[in-house]
Amino acid sequence: MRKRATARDVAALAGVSRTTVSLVLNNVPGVRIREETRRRVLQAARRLDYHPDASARRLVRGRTQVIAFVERHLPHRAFADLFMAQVLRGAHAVARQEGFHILIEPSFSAGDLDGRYLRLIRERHADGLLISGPRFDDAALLRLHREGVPIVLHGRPPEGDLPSVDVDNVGGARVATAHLLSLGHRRVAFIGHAPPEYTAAHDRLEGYRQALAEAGAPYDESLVRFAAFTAESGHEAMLDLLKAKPPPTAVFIASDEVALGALGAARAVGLQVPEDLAMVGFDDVPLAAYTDPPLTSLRLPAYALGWVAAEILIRRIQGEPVERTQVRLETDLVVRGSCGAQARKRQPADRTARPTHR
Amino acid sequence: MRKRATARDVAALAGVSRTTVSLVLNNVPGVRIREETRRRVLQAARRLDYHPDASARRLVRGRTQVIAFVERHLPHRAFADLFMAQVLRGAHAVARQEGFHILIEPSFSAGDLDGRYLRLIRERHADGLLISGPRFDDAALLRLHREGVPIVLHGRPPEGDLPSVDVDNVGGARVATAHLLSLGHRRVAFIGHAPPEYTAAHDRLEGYRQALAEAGAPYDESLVRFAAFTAESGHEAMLDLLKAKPPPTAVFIASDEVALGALGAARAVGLQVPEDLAMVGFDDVPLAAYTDPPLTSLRLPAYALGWVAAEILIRRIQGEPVERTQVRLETDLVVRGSCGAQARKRQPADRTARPTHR
DNA sequence: GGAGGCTGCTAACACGTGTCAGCAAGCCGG
DNA sequence: CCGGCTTGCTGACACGTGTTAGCAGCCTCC
Repeated sequence: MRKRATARDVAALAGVSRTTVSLVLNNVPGVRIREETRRRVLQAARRLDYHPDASARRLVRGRTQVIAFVERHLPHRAFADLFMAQVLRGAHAVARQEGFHILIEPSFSAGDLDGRYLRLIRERHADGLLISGPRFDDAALLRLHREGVPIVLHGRPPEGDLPSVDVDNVGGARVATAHLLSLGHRRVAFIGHAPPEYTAAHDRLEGYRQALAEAGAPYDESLVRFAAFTAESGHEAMLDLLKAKPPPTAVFIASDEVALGALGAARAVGLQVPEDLAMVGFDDVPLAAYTDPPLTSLRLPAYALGWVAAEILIRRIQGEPVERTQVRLETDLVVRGSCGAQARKRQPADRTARPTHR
Repeated sequence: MRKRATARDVAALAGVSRTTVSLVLNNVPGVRIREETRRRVLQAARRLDYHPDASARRLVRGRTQVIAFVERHLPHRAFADLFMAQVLRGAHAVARQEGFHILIEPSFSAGDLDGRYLRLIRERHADGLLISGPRFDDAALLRLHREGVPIVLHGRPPEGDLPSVDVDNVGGARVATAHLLSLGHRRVAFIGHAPPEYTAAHDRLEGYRQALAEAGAPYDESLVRFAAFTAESGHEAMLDLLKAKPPPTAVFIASDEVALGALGAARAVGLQVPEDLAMVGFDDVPLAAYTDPPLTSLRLPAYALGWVAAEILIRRIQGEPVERTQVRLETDLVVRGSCGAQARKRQPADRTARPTHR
């Protein structure tokens, strides 16, 4: 294992100073180097297989060219992983283009949260933080932000003036509900994916109410339930909901995972979907295309969420002005069988639900 | 935004030399420091909120304490993302414990592959590579390995003496097939998840054959098909397979995603699962618990794969001897409805399929 | 009382790069 | 012929840390 070549070695081989090597290889603007010299340096660098040491560069530049992706993991949500992978991929696409790398920092327990990602910044492992996840607290974040550390939140509403990128929960829920109303349903129910204390759940309820209001339909509390993330909780919420007199003919469920349980519950009591009960979900998890009937749902722009968040973050790191720091991205309604808008089809399942990578 | 405190500042405040600060904070063994001095240094460090600069440390230590996770992404496999997230999490758990960070490097096109991860090492962004993915080629990897760069492959067979961690495909397929045979089936078919050129597909076929042999059942080529990763290809393979005379009464399908398509095909021709056709899948994707009937499948030890791979890699980085560098981990058969081993149950779906995090 | 050893600390170098001020040589204009 | 400008390059410093050799001061032992 040969020793690594340094700029000094390249300089010696090319017969120039180390400074010149640096100037040539970095293409420093405003510096004139004779073509002949430039050629010699480049050739020497290639012959020695020279690659500048990232650590030394970081040290002198004061910039790591790294952004940390802090994933605050929520238990019981396997599908969230998939979503996260796409967000990460979107973020990476931008990062790569701008010459940044991504360091990941999963964090499970709330306890060590502060310690870990704080050290990432304090010890200068990264230039900025991309923080993803559903928790609300964390004064430490706000403090960091005030200190001038570039931070972008993802997937939840901002605290104070923290930059953030999220899905338009209100708009998405409104579109979903309006879709059901447009199909002629009058008694459209709502099942939240989480208790209303969660902002996302709250916002989706709000969108549901707006759609009702716009259609001139009354808001009926007896048609509203809240689940707790899981399919089981959706199952129970659905059974409970069906006790309403008269029962709803359609339901908007604020998460596909919860919708799965609800679908099972409907089937269990002998209801046909969408004939007896139309359903629209939220998230468009990959399995939504495979349920029976395939689930109409709202697709989240996961890739774009990562993309936009990384873009804002990198702008901040580079000290460029950022016009909008609080972004809300639109969702797409993916119409499949469960809402009754299309004639019910057989397998193979509609595969359009699969996100494409650019 | 106050300037960062350096070791020099701490030294000044504590009234000692910078060397002493380093000695105290790193707890350098074999060096005696008076208790009083030590206390002063620690106090000064805390007061100034001092955190050593990672870049400077890396530079002088020649070690980055970073491992790069190179994810070679295969298109059309959304579920692979989920798997990857768990592998990553397992790897991170070990890395964290050993004081390492993880840099991710997704790679889509084959073209830039070499360039990207090679630079990670050449420019010393990372100390070692954790490479995941299904491609076979890449002489560059082997060359790196020979140069002494710590590398661990994951999820595919090794080339040469490259360390690798993978699932025991042969053993898993044998268990799955044996399960079907033990239920009394004699005509058990096989659908590969990929063409047999892929080692994983080849190995799973081998396990299938071993199980047949052990049960004294004949190997019949007319009962063997190969799909191409997707549910669609599984759909077609299944339809084709059902033309066999007499048709199989059970089928082992080497991937859940392919099995989804196959399940749809069986349903499309009016077959009842598991009554008319028993099925066992492979991978245990989260949605396997939600199909109708829920899919019996082989659970992959994703978390452990990441864990073990990272452990070997870090050992290598630290120059410690590694006993076994070619590890094969066992799979778990998760019995649900599609194999017919249990009485068919209604919703809610069996949720035991969800992997737990430690 | 001096040699030698121990204790507790420090000066100095090294890691590999970016960059700024500046220097020699050549050219141009008056 | 000489001052000043341009061209093309270099010397030296800085970034913040780890580490080794070594230096005072004190104690111990003969």
